[in-house]
Formats: sequence, structure tokens, C-alpha cells
Amino acid sequence: MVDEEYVESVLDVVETIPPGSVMTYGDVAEAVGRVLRRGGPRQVGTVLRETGGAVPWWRVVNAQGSPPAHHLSRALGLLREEGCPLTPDGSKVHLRSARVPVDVPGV
DNA sequence: AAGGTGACTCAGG
DNA sequence: GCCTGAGCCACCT
Repeated sequence: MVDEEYVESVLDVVETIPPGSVMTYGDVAEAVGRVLRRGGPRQVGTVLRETGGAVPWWRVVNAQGSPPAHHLSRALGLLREEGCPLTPDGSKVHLRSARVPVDVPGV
């Protein structure tokens, strides 16, 4: 139950990310942890790995601004299509402008 | 119970 | 900017 709630919250937050913007795992973890006092960046990653097919997981990047190494090319392609600000080399996301404020569904 | 693993993060060199 | 080491949380063997 609880883990379902956690997963639900994570997916909800990820779905909340507007096109052309991204959120870091830490931010998502904070957004979720704001209500459910647990979980961390790693748990967010695990959840997305399991259920990522149902949400725009490519809008979730790590603190370095790089999408998961497992789908780097795919994520970058999708982000580029969405008009997400990438670095000049196009290998990472320009967090400075792409990162969006934490948005929690329950608040 | 103990140790290893991973879609992570931060600090230091 | 890049690589290392330590910290972190939940899960699996």
C-alpha cells in the first residue's frame, strides 16, 4: 500500500513536469518526500525504472543534467524535440534554464 | 543478520 | 570539466 502510494506520488510528480523542462531525481525525491517522509533519489530512479513506461521519464535527469545512461540518446532526442534547452554539445540538459520548481500534487 | 547493488548526490582533488 | 570517495535509501541474495 505504502509503496504504491510512493510510486503513485513519484509518477504524479514526473507527469507534472511541463514539456521543455526537466526535474532532477533529487527534486522529485524532495517533492515526494515532502509528504511521504522517505525515499531518496535512488528510490525515484528505481521507481522510474520499474514504472517509467507510463510517464515522461526523460524529463527526469540527474543533478549533472544528464538523463539516465541507459537511455541517454533516446532521452536527449525526446528532450530536443520538446525544445528543452540542451548544452551546446547536446550531450546534456542545461539545468540553469530547464530545471523547474518543485510541484507537489498534494499541495 | 550481513553484504552487495543501483535510472543518485555531494565534496574534494 | 573529469575522476574518486563517502553518504544515502530501499531491495535482493
